[in-house]
Amino acid sequence: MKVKWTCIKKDRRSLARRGTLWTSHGPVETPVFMPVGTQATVKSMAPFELEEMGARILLSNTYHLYLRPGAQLVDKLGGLHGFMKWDGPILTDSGGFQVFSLGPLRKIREEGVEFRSHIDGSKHLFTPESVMQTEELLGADIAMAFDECIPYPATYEYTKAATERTSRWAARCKAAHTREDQSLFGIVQGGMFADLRKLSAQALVEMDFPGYGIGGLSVGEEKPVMYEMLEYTTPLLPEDKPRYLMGVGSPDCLVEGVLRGVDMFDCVLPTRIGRNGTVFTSQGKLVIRNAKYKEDPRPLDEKCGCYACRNFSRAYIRHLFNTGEILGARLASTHNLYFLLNLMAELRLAIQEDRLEETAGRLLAAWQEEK
RNA sequence: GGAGGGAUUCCCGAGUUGGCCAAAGGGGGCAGACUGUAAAUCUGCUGGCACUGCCUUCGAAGGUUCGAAUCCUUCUCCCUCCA
Repeated sequence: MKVKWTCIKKDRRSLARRGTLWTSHGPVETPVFMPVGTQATVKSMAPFELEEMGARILLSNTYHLYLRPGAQLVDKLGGLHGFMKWDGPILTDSGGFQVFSLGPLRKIREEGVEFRSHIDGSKHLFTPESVMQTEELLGADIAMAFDECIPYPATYEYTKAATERTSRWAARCKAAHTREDQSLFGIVQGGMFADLRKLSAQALVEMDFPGYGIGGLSVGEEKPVMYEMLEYTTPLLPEDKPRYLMGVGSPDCLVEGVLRGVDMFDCVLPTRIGRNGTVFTSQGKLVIRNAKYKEDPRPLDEKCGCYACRNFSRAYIRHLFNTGEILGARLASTHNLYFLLNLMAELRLAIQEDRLEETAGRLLAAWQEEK
């Protein structure tokens, strides 16, 4: 079946909405945060741990899985669900972000994008059609259209050309996509130009996708710019379709995104900074490697109920990082994921109970002065 | 007892035709970054200070020299080989 999003409640004072995303692998309460498992694994986390911490839907990546182990193999071993043993819903990104992040390793043409593998330098051509084929083999519940994540800063001319190309690619993706049990989301681009965002949104809405990604944000622009683009873009999208802000996941951005009508988020931040020794807390960021935690018996966050916080001291986790022990990365990732998942749960409840403003304000307070 | 080699900044370890050496590099330590993952990664700092300069430092003491981690003398300690 195609995914379907139903609204439970709309916030009166903001664009925020509480809803449910129905998928053939179960319902997902929104707004939701999706942990990122680029290579069919959320780095260092086992599926049962993700489930236990409250993760409901995961993201994986077409480009990376295409290179290794190959989509045919994943398909043969039961698709992504069977391969990585995750029974909940999965979303695959198209490789559009790699068009951006792989920079010099790729050439963009109208036909598609020529990549040089970051692994062995071999050449590969990604077209909207080939990406659809790959994503269908991977078999996620939601497949993202092949787009170009535009770098920042970019000129108006470049942004316009790239955005229009992404729209043409979206149409090609839609035409090429055949799998009935998978939903294809289009992706709004437009850089930091309001009129281009509008052009992009209109073009995509016309194609009628079951959901829409908002891409090309959080690529280096100031946060107020991103928020401005966001609150301009979401009202241009259909009320009854889910909106997915791609690649965003710092606690403050999640709150601001929800307030602007975003239903889905994904981000590598919790797992990446976790592996690198930084954790989110109700008081802001905390770099657990720092000397001041050497003898600290407290948990990472005294208000947190995650496995790491229920069982271990800052002193111990710092020790794990300082000795390079893998468990440190695992505990910090566990905590950070739980923290964001819990944050989203709080926001969902707040929308439902009509007190989003207060909750958002409280959650934001810890992060305001951070950046 | 005899012959030889060596002691360098927190650690290991370059540097000994005297100036370009507060002294390579690595480790450790300290701090920072990270937002659809080329990331268990990357960056900066790591003698002191009133810091575009000055002061103290290369086992210890003394000496040569305009100038010494680098040359000379004595001493202390370590290692190897022969007895």
